[in-house]
Amino acid sequence: MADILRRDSAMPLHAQITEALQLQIKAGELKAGENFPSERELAERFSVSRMTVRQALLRLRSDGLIYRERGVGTFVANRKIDVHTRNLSGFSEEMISLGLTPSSRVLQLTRETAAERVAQDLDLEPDAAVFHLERLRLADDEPMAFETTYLSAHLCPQLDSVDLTVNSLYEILTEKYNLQMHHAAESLEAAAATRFVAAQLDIKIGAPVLVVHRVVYSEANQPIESAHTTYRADRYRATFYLSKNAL
Amino acid sequence: MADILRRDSAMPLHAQITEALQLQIKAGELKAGENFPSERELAERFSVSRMTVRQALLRLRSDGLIYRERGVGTFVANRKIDVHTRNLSGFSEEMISLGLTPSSRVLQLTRETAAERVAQDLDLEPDAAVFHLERLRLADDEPMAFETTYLSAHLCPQLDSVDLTVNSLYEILTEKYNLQMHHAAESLEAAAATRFVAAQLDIKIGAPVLVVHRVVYSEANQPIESAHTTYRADRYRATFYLSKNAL
DNA sequence: ACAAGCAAGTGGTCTAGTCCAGTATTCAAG
DNA sequence: CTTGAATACTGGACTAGACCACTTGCTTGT
Repeated sequence: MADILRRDSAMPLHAQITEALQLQIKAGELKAGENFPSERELAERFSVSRMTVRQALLRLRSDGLIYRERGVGTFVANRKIDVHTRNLSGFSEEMISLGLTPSSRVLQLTRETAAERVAQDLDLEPDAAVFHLERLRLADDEPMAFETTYLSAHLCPQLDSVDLTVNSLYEILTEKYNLQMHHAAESLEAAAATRFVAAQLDIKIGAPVLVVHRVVYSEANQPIESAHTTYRADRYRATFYLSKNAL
Repeated sequence: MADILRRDSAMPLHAQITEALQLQIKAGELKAGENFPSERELAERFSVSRMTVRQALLRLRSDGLIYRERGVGTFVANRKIDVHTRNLSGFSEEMISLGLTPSSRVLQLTRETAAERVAQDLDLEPDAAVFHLERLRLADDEPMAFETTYLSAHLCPQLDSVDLTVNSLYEILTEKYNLQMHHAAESLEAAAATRFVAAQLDIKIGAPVLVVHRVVYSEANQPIESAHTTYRADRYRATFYLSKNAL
């Protein structure tokens, strides 16, 4: 066990400890049976104060990797669940993590004034300029979803000059416009495919589809994106991980 | 502002501070504009150490009520989202929070041996005993969902003698069997109503429905419940709050 | 008028302890 | 053999400080 923490690193000690323990758990060095060291033992082993290892352990707990019992100890949780959608990824990232190859067909990318619903989602004046992006999302070259996205034009100028077939929209927003996704509100409902959507997704009119409406926010709670995605019900299932009250 | 913390209370100080600040935010005493006190100021005001108010503030942040910027300060987030499904509530709690009156019609409650899928979900031997519960869930006396629930029989003996039309299943599990829900994995998909479900929900065959499969776990990651809920698409929408990396 | 630099304030990190409330184990008394 | 008390652990809560990186706004010298 390499106990060496880099005290001069940009990464804080508690994050380094979190990472080290994560690795050991994933490598099976710390298994579901009890061999997990106590807070005091870890503090000594890493030569840090107990509060610091505590911070790391609380993080691991809220990530669902361990659980703790007062008076007893800390244990590795034997999760089977994919820690998946809870990480707020976009379509591309999600498909990749499922082992599929994502691609997009851009059907429309125009600059227009925001409709009422969009202005409300993005917290804009009623007639503010937005980009209106319509894409057919494919996985392994099969149509998977039809997506309509609205983005505030003043947050990402010249978005229309970017090749969205290759790059993930979220990558572009992060790297080019320094817009960091922080949290999102999603609502999901079942619906019957309209004629237009059915044609796009190559399914029958009236076939069930999963409609996801998502608004993505920055840390300062500024709305970045409002998206409306219609998935083929036979190819897509949304999965979530819910937790009660982890600190 | 009542700064009085009960130091002899069972509730820890940081939780009391969290609660106090929550109330002030909801009451509008702390608004989205900047008047939020700094950590040091709060520490002095509550007569606690800075680490203690910090714990409260981190909790408020991970709940999405505030956001923080290093070198700048702490701000009230102007959420519009219902802090809702992220709290892992059951059908009853969810309906109540939507202002509807939940009720149930128990269609079946039997003790049987676990099918393969159920045994897998609940981490049981193939032929272990389970309770099989089928309920029609109503909101304001209108059919909303059809739910099939499986529970491991050895975790909640004599479940068949409980009146499930009145009490929430989760309340019973918590109070009677000391089973604390801690986290859950959910998957959602759209489907077309089968004849049986259509009859139960009073909709047409083939109408879109939202099918939610949920496995609920205790803190020690022991599976407690496996549920399969079919919602009327025209009356129900699932909402989620996703966050990236709040500590 | 402007830019550079300084100081004050903020959240983030960390320390080295203390005390408490649970939980196991051990061991002795009944 | 059982019960009960002591003990030695665990995680949870809390303190009173420290230093750092970062932002902002004020001041001062050109």
